[in-house]
Amino acid sequence: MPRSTKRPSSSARGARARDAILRAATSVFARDGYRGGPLAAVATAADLTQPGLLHHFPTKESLLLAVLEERDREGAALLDGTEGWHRGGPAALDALQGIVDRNATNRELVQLFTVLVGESVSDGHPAHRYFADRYGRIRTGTAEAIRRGQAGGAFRGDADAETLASLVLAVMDGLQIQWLLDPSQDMTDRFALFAEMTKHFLRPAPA
Amino acid sequence: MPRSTKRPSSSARGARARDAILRAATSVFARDGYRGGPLAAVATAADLTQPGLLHHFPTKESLLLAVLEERDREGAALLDGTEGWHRGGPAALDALQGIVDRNATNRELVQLFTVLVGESVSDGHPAHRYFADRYGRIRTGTAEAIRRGQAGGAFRGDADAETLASLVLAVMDGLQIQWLLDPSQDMTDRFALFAEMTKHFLRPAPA
DNA sequence: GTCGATCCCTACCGCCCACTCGGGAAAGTC
DNA sequence: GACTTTCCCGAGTGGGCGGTAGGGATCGAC
Repeated sequence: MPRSTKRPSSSARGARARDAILRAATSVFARDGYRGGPLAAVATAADLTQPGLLHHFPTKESLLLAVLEERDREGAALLDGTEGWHRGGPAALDALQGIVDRNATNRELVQLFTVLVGESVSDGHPAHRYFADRYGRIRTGTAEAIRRGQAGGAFRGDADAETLASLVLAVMDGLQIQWLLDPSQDMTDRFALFAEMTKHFLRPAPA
Repeated sequence: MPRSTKRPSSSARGARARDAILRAATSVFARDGYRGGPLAAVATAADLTQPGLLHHFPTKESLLLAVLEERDREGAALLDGTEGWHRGGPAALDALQGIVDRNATNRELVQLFTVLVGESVSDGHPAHRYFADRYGRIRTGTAEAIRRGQAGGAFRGDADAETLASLVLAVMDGLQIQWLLDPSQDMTDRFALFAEMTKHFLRPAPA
């Protein structure tokens, strides 16, 4: 008697299958979105039949959320692993530059989030809540990194950290869109200029 | 003998129907995207049956492109009508601020473009070429407005106008995403701060 | 009033999709 | 080696989709 929602997969084989499914779903959803990406395509890409897939993820929606949480967790760990992020201020901007540089080498991941966030803007979309929460979280985290810079004296204190944080996120998302549509539009250089502008703007007034 | 692709609709009645269809399609595609928005929903919203709609737009794809061109044409005319845009420099940023302010009162239009550009980053999407071209066009136009400011001496000349232009577009798109996901995230204030940052950064060095 | 073009409908087709059912192979447990 | 649990498949179901076929109403031109 499996306790309703306890262990979705215990055996090693099941874990391997789950992993293959998540990788396949990343690829399919990145290409065709959630609505446009058939479950069967995910299944065959994971060397499974479609009912076989549904054994691990009972609905398409549950698969979507699993993919998002998985890929998101990786990204968050990456930022959290840098030292500059915790220091805040200009160093945090450099840490974000590192994320941008890494994203520039991982088109699939970038496309996944861009495609899905586009769909999820509508109210009824299964990932709407998820993305709304995610942006709130990331924005708050970025604002705090900026405030750490202000508290440490590296940034001048009379700027609204929350507003600046949302600008940083906006630039990252917007550059991704342009890059995806035309890969010659380099994200790295452009974010670097924005970071420079921001540091310049936030330079503390000389005493 | 109608010359293949000459006049798709000549009578006043047909023009009125076409117009209703475009408005309905804007609404449906904004809510559910191109892939997720059924033709039948557009048709009923336009007081038509689905084959009735297909009389005016022979395929769903042709309807999509018609919607995009229509809505885009309006927006372009709006910018072109301002005097600051042609003057370039800081005045052009103010003109863009006007666009942002207007967008903040027209959620459906903003959502239409955000949802569709998300879908269209995939290679096979019917609007892929369209959006790639569109961003190229807009980016070039914005870069030229910046260069006019540099030529007039309002902006310092050693900054890369093309890079700055893509930052401006990125901020607009990114802020729209955050605003759509959470309407309390004001686009107007935030773009204003970015415009201020940009003007600050581009202030010509004192002689 | 006639005639041709435009407009739009009812009925239908073939396809794709997420999900279900029932059963059987495999793997872990004792 | 029996028994349970996990894993996965073949076959099917109901619904939704874009697009087609063919005919009837409407309307402008003359």
